[in-house]
Amino acid sequence: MLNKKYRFHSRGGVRFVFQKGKTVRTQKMSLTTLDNERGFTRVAVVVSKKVLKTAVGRNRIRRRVYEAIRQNFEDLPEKRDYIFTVFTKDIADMPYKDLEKILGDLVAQSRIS
RNA sequence: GGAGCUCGAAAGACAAUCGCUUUUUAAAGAGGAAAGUCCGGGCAACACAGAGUACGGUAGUCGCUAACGGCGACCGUUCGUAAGAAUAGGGAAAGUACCACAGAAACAAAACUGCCCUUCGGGGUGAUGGUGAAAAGAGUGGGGUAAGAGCCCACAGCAGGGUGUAGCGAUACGCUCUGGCGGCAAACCCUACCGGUUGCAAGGAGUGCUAUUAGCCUUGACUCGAGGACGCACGCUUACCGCUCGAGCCAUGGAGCAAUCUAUGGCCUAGAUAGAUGAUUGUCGGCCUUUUGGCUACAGAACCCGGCUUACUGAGAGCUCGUUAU
RNA sequence: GCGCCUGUGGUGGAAUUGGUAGACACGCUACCUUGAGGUGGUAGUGGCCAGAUUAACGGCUGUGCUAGUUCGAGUCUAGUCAGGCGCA
Repeated sequence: MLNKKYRFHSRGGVRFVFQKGKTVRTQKMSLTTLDNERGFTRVAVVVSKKVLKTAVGRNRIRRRVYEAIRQNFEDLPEKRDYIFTVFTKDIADMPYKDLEKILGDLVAQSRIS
């Protein structure tokens, strides 16, 4: 689990990023990014109730994604806000390497665009 | 060996690496349902809450409990061969409403039809009518009569009054009198009992203004009573307190059929705030499969408890009824 | 966390105090009309029994699901499932 300092979640903040930020997407997840003025990277993960009904399953997805981000935290460009939105419940059961690959691709795409 | 009923422990284990939250820096860190939010309380604010009406809820008895619509024991009823299971189970003799279609008639007593008598005017009868969920709403048999009928008799059903025995009681088993007898109260209603409102998004903490008049408020019905700076504006509103020691947990003993209560000793056992309690790998368990291998339930605390209900894996224990063999 | 509402054929949407469920509209199917299609007209249309069949008659079932009350439940009661809404 990522340190609390590097997560963000407030209603206004998430909305601000969604409105102003740039989005790249794949079939399973999307990534919205925006530069911030805080001097460090912040990350949020969004899992809708429509993806998976049980709180246990959503928690598992959220934790796996946060863990994958933590493992590769150094790869993220600095001073930006990131929101990862999950679309499918496959994330809960897919191999860890595949999850890392999806996230890597997303970050690479957002860097290009 | 088969079919079934009841109870029910536990909720995979260990290791390595990398992390998260609280923090006394050394520890601790999701559940039996944390869920649904269906009830009940604590706690908080307004009178630690008052009176009456309205409105709502509950409904066998006795107990348990902080309280309950919960639980336990017992009684009645229904289902089951049984073990057992279910049970909104007060009142229809206070009143009102309703009972479609069919049927002569549907709630109150007669008309129609039938039967009997007849002086042909009428009178007697209410057991004929086959419809319906329900029809003299007292059944069966006999007597009786012009024809018939609880009109009379015997046996029997329910209800009400009185009464005896057993039981704290619901009730059970009797005796006696009455001759009262459709259903429906999960229709209105009556009776008894219970219920103030809002909820941790409660509430507390800051600054300024108004001042015992008026006004407003005491919340979401109305009236009364009693009282209050309660009022208004700004600020706070991702921060702090509330926030976890509690009707707490464990062990042993005692009381009780039990729910439960109690004595002694020990223990401190999540407190996050978009939300920590995790991720990955390996080994061993359990189940399935010829093997490779696959599967390993339901499900995530958000102020805290007591229940109920629903979801779901299930070691094991006790019991019942058939079958076969001895 | 607290409070509230709604579930009826393929779709929208009716059903007065409990009494034959599916009015009405759309859609769909078949036939007629057309060279062909559209439009228009006529008839039918919840599901199952139902298979090789125009399928009648008939039976069973059916108002999200499971029970209960009642002679009788879409309607009343309880539980449950699903969907939706409000309060910052």
